[in-house]
Amino acid sequence: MLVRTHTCGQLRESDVGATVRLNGWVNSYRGHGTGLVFIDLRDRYGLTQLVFDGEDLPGDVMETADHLRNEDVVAVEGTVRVRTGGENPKLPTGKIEIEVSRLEVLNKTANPPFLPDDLAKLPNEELRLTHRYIDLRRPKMQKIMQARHRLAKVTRDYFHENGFLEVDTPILYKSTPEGAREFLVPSRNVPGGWYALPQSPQLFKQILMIAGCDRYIQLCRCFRDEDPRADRQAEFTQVDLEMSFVRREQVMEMMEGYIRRLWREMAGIDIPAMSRMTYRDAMERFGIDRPDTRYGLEIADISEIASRSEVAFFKDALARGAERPRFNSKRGVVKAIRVPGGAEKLTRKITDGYNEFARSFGAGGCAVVKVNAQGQFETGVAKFLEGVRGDLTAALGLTPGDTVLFVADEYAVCTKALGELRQKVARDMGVVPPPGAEGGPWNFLFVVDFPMFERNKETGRWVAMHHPFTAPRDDQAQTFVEASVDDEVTIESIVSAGYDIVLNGQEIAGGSIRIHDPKVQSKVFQLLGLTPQQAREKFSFLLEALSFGAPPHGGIAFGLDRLVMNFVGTDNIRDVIAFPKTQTGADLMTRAPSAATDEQLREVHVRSTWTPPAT
RNA sequence: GGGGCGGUAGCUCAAUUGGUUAGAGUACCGGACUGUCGAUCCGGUGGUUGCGGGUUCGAGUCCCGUCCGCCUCGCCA
Repeated sequence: MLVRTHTCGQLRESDVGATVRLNGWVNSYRGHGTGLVFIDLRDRYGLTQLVFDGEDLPGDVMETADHLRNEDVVAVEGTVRVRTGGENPKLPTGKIEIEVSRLEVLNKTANPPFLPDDLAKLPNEELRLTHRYIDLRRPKMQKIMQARHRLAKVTRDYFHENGFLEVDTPILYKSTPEGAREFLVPSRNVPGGWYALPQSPQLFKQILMIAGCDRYIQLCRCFRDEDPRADRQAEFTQVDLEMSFVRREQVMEMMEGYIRRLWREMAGIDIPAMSRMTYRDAMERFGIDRPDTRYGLEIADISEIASRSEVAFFKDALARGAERPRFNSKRGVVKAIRVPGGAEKLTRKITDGYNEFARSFGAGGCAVVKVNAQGQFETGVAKFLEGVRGDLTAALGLTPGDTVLFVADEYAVCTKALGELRQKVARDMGVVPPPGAEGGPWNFLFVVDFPMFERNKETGRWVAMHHPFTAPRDDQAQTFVEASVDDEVTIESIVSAGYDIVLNGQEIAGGSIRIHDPKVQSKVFQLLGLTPQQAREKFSFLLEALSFGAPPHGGIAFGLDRLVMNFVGTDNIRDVIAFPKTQTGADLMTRAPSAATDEQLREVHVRSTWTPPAT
């Protein structure tokens, strides 16, 4: 084989006269029969034009060249020369071409199901995934893989420079079925025993701290057997890290440094100092724990004013859970969003849609009022608000042409519905800036002071909002330890030492200071409804480790895939994963998952209960 | 588990209210062509309309079921 001396993106005018060899894929054929043939040869690095000239080459070579087709793999030898037919300004190699003297066809392709062409309309994703090796040849996909590589490298560089140690943790791991559904792996050596794939290396990294590792980093694969979304895969990658002898300030500083470094090196952007917001503030103003602060449209609590209106369903909502404390999830509230200029842009059809949209989140609906040129309310519930029009106008800062959206319901439902609605309205109003990669703002935010616990909607039991190893905030620890497990109001008020990093309304990282006191850890388990026996059965290794000299520690994990998505400007997580899975967890290329043989199952002591459906 | 959208030539799409032999571009094959650069021109092959039922004189089109993909609610400590 004619082994390459250069890549297809390398040669320039300065190389003119050199004899070179190139290897690559035929990207396009432009032929004039056996007289003259042009080929653009492609590899990961670029395109170079090859010329086959019938006056210099033997007939059989010209014959072969004339039959080259897209995606054939070839090797050529030839001389670099200035293009005699004019340069191609679209290509970095556009001033030169290779006058081919020898041609070797390394692999003649079958007719490909599609071409790796970024200019053409993409075939449907099913086909791209089935023939992923062709899709990945596309320059765009090559760029994405390169970006992902660079991001991993910058990450390792930064944490290396800051004294972090990269340590691998097990993939075959103990099942601790509290959070996400786990993937299970049967043991052959221990009949009836099962491993689980880790949802995250959480406990291992804490134990590494107890082991004196001090600073740990890992780019690790995590597995959660839950239904995927556009930005979620069952198998994904985290930038996982942990630090000893820190309070949350130190972790947050280290993270801000990392983010700054990433954006500098990946996008050439210096990001401003990251702001902070409490969880309560985020929920009150934005209705979500990961607020998109690139636009306003903030949510206002108008419960007091609503109580003086004539709107029946406002009053009904407010009557619910009225005896409960403020911010309690079951207490009725009325909240509103002022949409400046909405009267014109948000048509009746659109606002009717909002009503449906609010319902889909469990709310009774969404009331809509428009402010006319005289400052009067129109449509829907307008006449029932007449008595409080002045107060509402003042409280919300209403001006003519505004639309106001109201939701009345229990706190949790109302907040959720308006939080989601706010984002939908922002898109409809066109106030969401373009993705940051194209010049829009990068709004980073630390969200802090999350509640430690919340009630599970179905079981009514306490569950950890972050995870059961999250410590209470320093000033809350004493209250927490002393609180009775039945003291609902106190338990609900305990704030954790957790922190999320939010970018343009997207959670890109989450972490916390961990519990390093076995007594506090036991208390959390107790509150979560684990008996001491159950806690020991599941987490004895952790409780034991915590009792043998555990340093205060904390950490965080970033979703690596989502970070990459931001830099390459895609909203499809499958684009940034070389071999992703479909919504049913299938790998369309390898056809996984597939059946196991009876022999395989016997060996791991498993019998399947599944039977094929009757046809 | 629920809701929505989609599946027609290798690919991207079209096909009127249910009505003739399901079309176009592209890819592929053959031919012409000595400076193209998304080459051009001429000709040709290519179809179980995802699959299975049903309604009808007649189904790509309507109905039922099912499979696959995407979006989404639930879920994701």
